[in-house]
Amino acid sequence: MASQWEPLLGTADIAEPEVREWVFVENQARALFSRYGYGELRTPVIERTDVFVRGLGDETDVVKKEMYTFEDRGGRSVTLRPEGTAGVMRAIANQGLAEGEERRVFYMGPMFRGERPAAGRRRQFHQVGVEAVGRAAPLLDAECIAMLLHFLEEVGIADGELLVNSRGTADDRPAAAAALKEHFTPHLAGLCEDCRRRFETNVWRMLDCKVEGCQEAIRGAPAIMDLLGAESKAYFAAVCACLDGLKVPYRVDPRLVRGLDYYEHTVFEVVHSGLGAQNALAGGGRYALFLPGSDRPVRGVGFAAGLERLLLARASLGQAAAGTPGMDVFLVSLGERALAASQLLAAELRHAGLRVLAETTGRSMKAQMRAADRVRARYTLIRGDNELDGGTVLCKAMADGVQTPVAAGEVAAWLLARLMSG
RNA sequence: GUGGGUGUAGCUCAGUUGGUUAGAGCGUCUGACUGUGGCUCAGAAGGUCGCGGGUUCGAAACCCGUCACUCACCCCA
Repeated sequence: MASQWEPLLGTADIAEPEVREWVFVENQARALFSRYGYGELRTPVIERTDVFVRGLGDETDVVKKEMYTFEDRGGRSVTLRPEGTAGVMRAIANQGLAEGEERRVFYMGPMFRGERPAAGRRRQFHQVGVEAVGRAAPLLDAECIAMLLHFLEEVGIADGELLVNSRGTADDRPAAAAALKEHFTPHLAGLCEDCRRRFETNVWRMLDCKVEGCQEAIRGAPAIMDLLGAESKAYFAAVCACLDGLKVPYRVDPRLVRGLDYYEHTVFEVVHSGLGAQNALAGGGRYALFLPGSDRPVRGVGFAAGLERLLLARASLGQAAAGTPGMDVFLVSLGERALAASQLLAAELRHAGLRVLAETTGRSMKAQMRAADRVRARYTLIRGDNELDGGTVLCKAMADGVQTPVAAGEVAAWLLARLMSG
């Protein structure tokens, strides 16, 4: 339906009953991450632009062509966050982190990227992510990965495939990049336009190209692992050993290259078959991130999972959305007096903890009964002049149609006794 | 940014080679002896056929443009 009230391209309204799926996944995330010692951190969705430019790398696709960047009223360049890590690091740096101190945080919320939307990809999308900042150890990387899989399990996705690889350190990269360039140079003429561009801007990415004609050159390329220094190789081997120790199944994908510059050492991704073309469910890795005005990187390990994609995966597995729960009680009122009196009774019942809907417009009894049925009320309380004069309320159990007159003062207790017992 | 698909009622969609007052299902509302839901039956409301132009005696349908949505590429979550 194309109406002028459609939300902006790539954004969406999330309403009942779908929103229950969101809340479910968010709650699972909160509960699970806290079991691993992570606390929630909420950072602004908007930051100074250089937080991201410096953090993600100015040659990355995200920074070059996908950010929602504009000037605020003071002429400062600001950006809607395209990912969560940079802002989280900024916040942690702002709070101060002692040498050797470890900080574990998780976050969830909207991110913004100005791309063409497709299945599982929106301009405003949502991520839940974690960051363990301040220490570097293979065991920590492995635990982080294991937690991601644990989380996926908790939300009903047990069949994702884990891919891992290493990007080495900043020290390894110049030599490795040179080796890659050397390999690709003779093939350049036969490669796609994008690859020729990547040759200049980001050789690593060429390994990731899906164009048919480029595959042969890519297959012949040296594996990243072979280009890394001894220290990096050892680190990666240790991470793999830890994963083995944790009995986490994984596949080493020598071509896994993630899109942001801040990664070093371990990178990983979980892919899922139920997502269409955008098959990455979650991704992350170890990173060294630079903040504006600082030459010392903040190091950590973390991941982000796409909420929309988690929900797609759940849907593909037939994980049913929890239905909207019905009301406990619907108050049917016949006549002005009853209408007024029922508002008071409704308030009393709600204070008692019940889910209550009361007639407000005085329709026919049939219409009100239909309304009660539509909201799946378990009890309908009927009051007209007869009941008001007698000081009672007619309580009807909708399941079997049995009607019981109850003294007005005892209705709440009467209902509670029945509703609580199930 | 580049390609493909689709825009008809609140929702999901029909609409035959252009031909009278544009339909169905679901939903909503009303009614079927006085104050009783679901099932059934009867009825009602609800549509600038995305928008603009063109062809034609006549356009929801054909042509052009435009906008929107959607899928895919790129890249990523």
